[in-house]
Amino acid sequence: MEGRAARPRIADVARKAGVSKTAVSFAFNSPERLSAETAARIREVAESLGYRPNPVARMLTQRQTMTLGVLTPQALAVIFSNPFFALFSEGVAQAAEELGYELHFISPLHGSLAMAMGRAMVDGVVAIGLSADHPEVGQIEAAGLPMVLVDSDDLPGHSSVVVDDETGARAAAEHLIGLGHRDILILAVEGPQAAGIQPEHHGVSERRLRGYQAALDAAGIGLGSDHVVAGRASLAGGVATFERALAAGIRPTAVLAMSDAMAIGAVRLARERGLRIPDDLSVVGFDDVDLAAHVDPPLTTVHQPIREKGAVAARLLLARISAGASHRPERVRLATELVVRSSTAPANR
Amino acid sequence: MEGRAARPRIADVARKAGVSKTAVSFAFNSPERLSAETAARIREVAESLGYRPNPVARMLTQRQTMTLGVLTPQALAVIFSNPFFALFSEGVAQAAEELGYELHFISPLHGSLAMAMGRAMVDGVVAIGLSADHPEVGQIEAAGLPMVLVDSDDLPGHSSVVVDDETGARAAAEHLIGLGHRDILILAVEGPQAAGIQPEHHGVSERRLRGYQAALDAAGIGLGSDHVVAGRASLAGGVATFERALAAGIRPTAVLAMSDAMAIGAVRLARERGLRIPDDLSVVGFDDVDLAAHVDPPLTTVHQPIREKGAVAARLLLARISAGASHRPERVRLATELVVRSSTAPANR
DNA sequence: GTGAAAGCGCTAACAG
DNA sequence: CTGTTAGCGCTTTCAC
Repeated sequence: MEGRAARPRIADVARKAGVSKTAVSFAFNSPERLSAETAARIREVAESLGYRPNPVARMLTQRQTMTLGVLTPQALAVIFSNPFFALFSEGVAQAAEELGYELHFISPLHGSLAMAMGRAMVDGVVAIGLSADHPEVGQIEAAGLPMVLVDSDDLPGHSSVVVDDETGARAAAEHLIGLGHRDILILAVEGPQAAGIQPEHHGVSERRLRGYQAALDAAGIGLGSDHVVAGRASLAGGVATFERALAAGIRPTAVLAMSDAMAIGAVRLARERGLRIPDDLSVVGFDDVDLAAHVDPPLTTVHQPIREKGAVAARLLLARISAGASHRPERVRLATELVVRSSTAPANR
Repeated sequence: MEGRAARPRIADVARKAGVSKTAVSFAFNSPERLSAETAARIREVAESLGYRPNPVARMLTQRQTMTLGVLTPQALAVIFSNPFFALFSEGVAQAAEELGYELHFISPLHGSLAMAMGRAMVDGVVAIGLSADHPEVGQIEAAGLPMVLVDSDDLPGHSSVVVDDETGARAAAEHLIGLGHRDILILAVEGPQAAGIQPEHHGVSERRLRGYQAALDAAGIGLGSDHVVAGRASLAGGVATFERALAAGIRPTAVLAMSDAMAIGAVRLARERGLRIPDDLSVVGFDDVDLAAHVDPPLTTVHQPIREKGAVAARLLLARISAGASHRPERVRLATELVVRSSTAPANR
């Protein structure tokens, strides 16, 4: 509730320095409007009092917070443990820093994203993992807060950045098909309603699935509905999901996972079951998280420029913030690319 | 600098609903003071206008921001790419979330931590990686902001949390000595002046070095000054630093690294040079980051409860914030523990 | 149950 | 170059 030692206010400094509040304000914000010595004296007094302008009061009058919001349906703690988010945030942070903006993560507070959003003191928001029809998106829009959507469908009036999921997924499937695989299992990511760890992959999942399908169709390979299983986009999720498929009697020669974490989980489980990777089972991931190159065996995966995605989103938002409502929304689409490493090999049956 | 569509203010809602501003405020904050129907109507009008109480104005009157600051001398982008920080932040986030607090990262703005600190709207600060005599620490103290120091020396009047670095380091060295190693190279972390990637390890480095030394001394093993080389606490830093030692003609049978990242770098370089791990060279890390267990070979390292460190720091801060100045500072010391995996083996010479 | 009025601490015209 | 004077948008006693 309370507790802070009474902080000196601008009036205290003014009194002790024998000047007006304005003078003190100038000493901090426009020193050139004061004589050098007056300014210096004021700052000294301020320092001796331990005065620092109250940032909240200051932004109230300036009407800008100099901070960007990163909106996600994830718990805060997840953001740091999930490599995808960490990388994305790194990109956002980098762009924000360049322009002197700070970052504020907006995630569900007491379970409510709307509540967190209401509290957030930000000049704009980068929303990731929210579909365009998510209620919070409407809330932000109604409030007139600048926003850019990442990995969502387009929303008129707002910039967005997406990645070419479909093409990447298609390349992954084609790679496997080219290696002679015909019995392929797809490890999909759960939609948001299932409280998956990465609900942002909702629309993303569909796009990736479409890519896989396209390649399979083109090769005349049918995909039984039991060959698409969904689970959490985590290592544990990969283990559990693959296990479910195995338990159902599926014995694919290759796995197409929608996230690297799931792919790594599948590799782990496969080995526990005595399968050799890639000899007995080929595995392809998605995202190309840092770890992907360092696991054993190095993972074949679809690279998406996660960090850049964050940076681009932040720049778009910053542009919108400083240009005002006149800013024309842009839709940026970033490319994906298949990276072939050592977790895939020709089918052996 | 402007751009937001004019946001509706409380007065607009009041006018349209035909009530006073107070009523609108009550509708949001103390609905029980209004008739149910009035409250409902007001909220409806508010919603139709897209009104959301200005959070800045609100905290100005309430004099609390409900957000915690995490102060570090690192660039924001580093926080997400550095597993140590990510883990620490995860801990802080978890504790903050429990009490409905948000997190705000305070890192150098335009190169100035002091400036960033001045802008920050927070109720208190968790400072990590700042020595107690760091200027910003004085600034925070003077401003009367609650603060808890992590990995620093004690500062009267403030809670702190540290880890038992010395004991952990000593255990690591003893492990190696027990395996018959007598020619040990220490990969230290650079102090802050050297702009290392983890300046927070400054005092930490000294403590760890003391631990290593103690074990060596006890075993009667001398440590040439050329057997302690410092570098950045990153994989690349590990490679570079170990390379320097090798170039200087050092040929240890074991390496004691002050961070897992450095240890992994050393492993990588050693292999490139044709050394087998652990047969030809034993390597011990420090921190026990998630990755440590998953690299090849799994890394023997000193575990420190990083996540818990963050959580404890946040709880201490939260306690201080709500108890006020009467709160008695606590010093928490967390244990470290040697985790033996597969990167160490008996010396073969 | 509802409203008037006084701030919260600071900034920024506008005079002098 | 310095001071006076209004607010910024909201909360919150204190009357009605």
